[in-house]
Amino acid sequence: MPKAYEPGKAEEKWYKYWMEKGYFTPKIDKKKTPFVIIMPPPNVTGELHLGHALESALQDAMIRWHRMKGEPTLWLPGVDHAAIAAQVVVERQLAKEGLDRHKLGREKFLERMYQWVAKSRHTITRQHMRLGISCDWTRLRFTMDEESSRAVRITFKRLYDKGLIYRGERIINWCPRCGTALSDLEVEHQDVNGHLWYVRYPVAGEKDSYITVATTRPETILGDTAVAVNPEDKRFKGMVGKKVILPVVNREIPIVADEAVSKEFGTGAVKVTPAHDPVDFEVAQRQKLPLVNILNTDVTMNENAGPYKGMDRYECRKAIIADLEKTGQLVKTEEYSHAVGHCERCHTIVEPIASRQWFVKTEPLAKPAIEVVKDGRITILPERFTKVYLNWMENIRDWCISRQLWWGHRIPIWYCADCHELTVDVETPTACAKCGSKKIEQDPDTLDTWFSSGLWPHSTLGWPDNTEDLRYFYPTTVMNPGYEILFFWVARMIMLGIENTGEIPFHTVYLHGLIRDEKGIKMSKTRGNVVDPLDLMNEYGTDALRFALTTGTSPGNDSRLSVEKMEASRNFANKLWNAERFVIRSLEADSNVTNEIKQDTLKTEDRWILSRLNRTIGEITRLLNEFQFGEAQRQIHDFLWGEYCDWYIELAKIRLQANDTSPLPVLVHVLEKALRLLHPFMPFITEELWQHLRKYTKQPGMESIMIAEYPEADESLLDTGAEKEIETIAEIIRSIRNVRAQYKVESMRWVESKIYTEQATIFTYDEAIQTLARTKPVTFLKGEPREKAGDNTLVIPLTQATVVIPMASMFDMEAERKRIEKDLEQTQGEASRLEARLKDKAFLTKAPAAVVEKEKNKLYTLNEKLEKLKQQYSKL
RNA sequence: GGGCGGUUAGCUCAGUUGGUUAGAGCGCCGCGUUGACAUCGCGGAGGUCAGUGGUUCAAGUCCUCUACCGCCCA
Repeated sequence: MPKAYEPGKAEEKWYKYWMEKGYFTPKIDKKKTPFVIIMPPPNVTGELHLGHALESALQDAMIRWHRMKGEPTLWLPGVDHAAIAAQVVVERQLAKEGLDRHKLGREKFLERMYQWVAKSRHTITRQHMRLGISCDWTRLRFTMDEESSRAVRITFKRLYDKGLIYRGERIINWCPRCGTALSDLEVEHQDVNGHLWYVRYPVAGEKDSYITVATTRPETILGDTAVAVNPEDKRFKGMVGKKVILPVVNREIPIVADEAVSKEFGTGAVKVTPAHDPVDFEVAQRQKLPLVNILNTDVTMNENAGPYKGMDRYECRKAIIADLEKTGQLVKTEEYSHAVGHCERCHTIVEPIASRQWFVKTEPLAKPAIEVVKDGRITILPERFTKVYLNWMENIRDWCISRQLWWGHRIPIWYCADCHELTVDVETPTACAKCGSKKIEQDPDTLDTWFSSGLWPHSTLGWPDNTEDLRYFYPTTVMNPGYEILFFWVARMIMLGIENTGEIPFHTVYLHGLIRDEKGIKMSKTRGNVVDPLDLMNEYGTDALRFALTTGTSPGNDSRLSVEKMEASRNFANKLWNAERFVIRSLEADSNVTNEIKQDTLKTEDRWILSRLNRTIGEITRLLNEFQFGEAQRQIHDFLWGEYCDWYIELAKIRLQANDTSPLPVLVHVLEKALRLLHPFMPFITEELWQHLRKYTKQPGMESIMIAEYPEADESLLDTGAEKEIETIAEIIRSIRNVRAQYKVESMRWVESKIYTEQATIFTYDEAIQTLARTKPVTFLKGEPREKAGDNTLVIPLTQATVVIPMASMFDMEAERKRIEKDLEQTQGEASRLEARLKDKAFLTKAPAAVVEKEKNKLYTLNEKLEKLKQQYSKL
């Protein structure tokens, strides 16, 4: 074996081997309950990022663990068509060619999309494979493949027929850059420093009578259809019912009273722009006010904007302010910070616009989705997210599902040019369902991507067909997305899963956090702080990356990734490698070793490590069952490094050097089991080491660690007595090492020690204590020490023993005394010279301040050293 | 405005039914290279667990209030 672990080769070799063996594809066994995870499908546009790596590491750990437990285990991978993101990519390509989608036409454009997708959808799959993940690639699905599309259309029709999908004029969020409507969830609110403009509207027919309103978007004055005040507001008593004249366009609009108006905001009177504000829209509904839309879809002003027609929204804002100033209607301007909606994808400021769109009526779907979480049929982990989920669900708003995009599932609705009725169908109709006219045309819009992802757990398993997969693997076991898509995705999967199948889509939602950079900042391309997982895998190894991402973190919390963490994980892999190198080298002394252990020949340290191993296995099992993977890995790490390597191997060496091969079966047994314990988290190195080990031991059985049995704790091997004994020995050794370091004993020097203890079994460890603490001669005595501290003797009380060390054995007392005397003399001399200089007025006045300061510090250090030397001297 | 989370060693974080002396990695200091590993070993320093009040035999852990930081929703 080479001196250090080389990840690259092992990774390629074993992944190929696993794939060839078909381990990733489960065998359906009706007698067993399967373990199923549907992978959150990465975007087809995507390159693998650390979020995928984290998610994959967690899911693969769960999957490998359950597979090793002998359960039929399905992990189904997929790719999402990512409507806006993907369309943007291809549109950019077109732009380079001087084209756009409209010039190309829908059909040709979609051809280009599919061409691009055919290439790019494999990128992320290949990258995913580098992570060593054991998902069933034979079941790989795409949200735009035929089966998924059929599921989408059937779902749409069913919801439509039930009256849960409707078309309506509502305020939607319009992204002018993407040219589409967005759902509320796709809008990010950010605080923006803007202004609050106070504008005076003259009351119609009354001279010198005004009402002043405050607005952050003065251009929307053009779309005002009323001024509203709170009905309780005494300041405006008598105003309600009157009319005001809208500035600039000189339209008469009423003053109305509505409870939605806050008395505190601005002047207490607000302008009502129902076509461009969600709250105003509702006011208008209640007050029966008309809607005036002032914007084109490219957010330039339309014909309703009168003289401003054709201007961009912000140009218009400037122009209006200037005009209001001229007419004296701008009363004042205040600095004002307020939340403004931005497109989640492109960060352009979205514009609320009243528009006709398709919506899903969510309340009836939310009801059962609330129930299943409340009654515990679905568990959300970490638990705190349950409240977040319920809070959102209980206040859910209708879901705008139509998008003015071409890439996506086209809405399966056809409009008849003759009877103006519409036809909704799963299969593409050739004639109007109502009048039979052939003059029908499909709705140009597509569906929100999340509409198809919402069906993912059942559509991937074959729904709407009653397939064997659907019967056996549904409901699935665990869903493991990031918490940021709890509403976007998880909530919708629960609603649509129950709606379509009558069953929950999964039993447990296990949410993970975000991977941030080493400063704790969210990674993003624009910030340029993105770390490419492929680079990390190349540099440190895949196992190291997986281990670094998931160890010592707690569920649902964000974590940071740093070079230091990567190094620590790589070092752990290398440590294991070398531990096995030692074990295998030792095996060469005895060619007949198995990992079978014979209880009756075991020494205490053997029983100790076996006890610790089984205690660890028990702990790990508990932690895995509670989804505490971070803590589980930490414990395996600590066991292997801190107990197996640091103590058991060191103790075993003593026997091996005396040609006693009895520790070999234990060395092998513990290592082999620990490798299996670790395998779900570091699949490659554990396979590599496990296969190596197999060659040297005579054990029959499995051909790969990934299908070997996951260790179960053997309580009969727990041995409190052995644990206590080895703990005492370790304590003795540590105390002597401690003293040696404290007194700077030369490393090769043997010190003498006496060990007082009531535990007679400790006496048999003279060899170990001698070697590991470098102490000789060592005498074991019963009872309490006769020596007292001082007397040139150190007395170290421990919990189960007392260690006594004569100072004289630690160094040559006479030589040490002389050495210190000489040092004292030199140091004293130097200090005196310095003191003299620092009293010299010439020096103090003429030398640069920095030099004086330096000399002062030097003297301080010297005095400290003197103090220490004197103390040491007095002890001798 | 409503809700959630965080505040533990110099740094990054664990600490899940409250239970000895609060842990890890990294960093720092000292020593160490003759057969597992310098991607290492041995030892060490470093903490009023944000503050406040309470419950308890016992609080980093449970409850109250406060401060600061972050996130989500409106």
